[in-house]
Amino acid sequence: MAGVDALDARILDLFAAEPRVGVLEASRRLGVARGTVQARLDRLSRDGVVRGWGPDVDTTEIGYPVTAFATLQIEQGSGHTTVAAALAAIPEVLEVYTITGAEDLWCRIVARSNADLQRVIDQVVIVRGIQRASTVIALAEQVPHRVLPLLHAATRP
Amino acid sequence: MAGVDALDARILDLFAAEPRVGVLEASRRLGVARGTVQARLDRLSRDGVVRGWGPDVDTTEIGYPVTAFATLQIEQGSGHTTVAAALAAIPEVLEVYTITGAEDLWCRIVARSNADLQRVIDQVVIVRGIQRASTVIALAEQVPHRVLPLLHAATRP
DNA sequence: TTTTTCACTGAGCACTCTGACCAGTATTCT
DNA sequence: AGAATACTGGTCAGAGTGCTCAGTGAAAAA
Repeated sequence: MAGVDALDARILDLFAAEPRVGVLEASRRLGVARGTVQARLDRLSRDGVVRGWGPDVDTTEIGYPVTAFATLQIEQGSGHTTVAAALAAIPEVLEVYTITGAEDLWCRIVARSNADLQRVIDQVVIVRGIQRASTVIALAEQVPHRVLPLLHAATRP
Repeated sequence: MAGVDALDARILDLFAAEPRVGVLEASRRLGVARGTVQARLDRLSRDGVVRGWGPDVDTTEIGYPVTAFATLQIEQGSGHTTVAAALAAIPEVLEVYTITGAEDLWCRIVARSNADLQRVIDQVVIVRGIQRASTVIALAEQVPHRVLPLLHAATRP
């Protein structure tokens, strides 16, 4: 596990808020040398703390305003991995985890509409090895996905 | 709702894979003029298709290897928004949605360990208005969060 | 305590990219 | 047919990047 300090957190805050700033401008704003920011960013990427800088695409804006969470039970004997691989082939499936509890898999899916959600769920349940699916629809995003507050909490003094 | 075409998808693919490429290099790789890439990126940001270019921070690497999903029931009369605001104050709560079904809220939480998860859950259930919490632990990330396959599917010809 | 190691600073360098233009052309919409 | 839009390929000055270096301070190892 790699540690992060307050400066790392401030650097990531800044780049999250204004991705276009550039290393030089960032160093000015943070009051440190350019090489420091550069070295920190390199280290954060190398250590895997930062997985990437990909664009955050809003699924609503590309025509998929409906989000739903599905929990799946799979047949004993069917491997989790096999089922998950089949789910990965469905583009509307954005995320899959194996979980504890009565259900085996959890996944996040999106759809063009509630009616379209039925089509997506059909695609999911048709996967070999899936026994039962239970779906709830996300009505409103109360707290959008975020990591930065945690990052500050993780900062060790 | 904004439309995206195949070129938009290819641009975002490229920037997701290699965030450091820059507009000029991207235009070379994609075989289009620089101004085109620039204009597309501007439009995607302006239309809200791309919410940001923030760093994807790996929670495991900053000391929070345990992910869990909690569904909450809240008391009748307690507003969803009030409860969600209180949850937002807990840094380990990464995401909150209101949902259909027997439960009212869904949230993603992380913790330093299974023992630490108890601490986080305690922080959650102590929130005024929460009646009951049900938690499952994510064992393995079968399909990591992704949007790009969907983006290609959303491309209209 | 002394030595070593490491991160940060501030500076300099050649090189490249950016953002902003422009006119000309192709495509689509009205 | 005319208008609006998007793309091309070009220029320009200014700014940022990647890289290197020597010097400083602080913390860890000897």
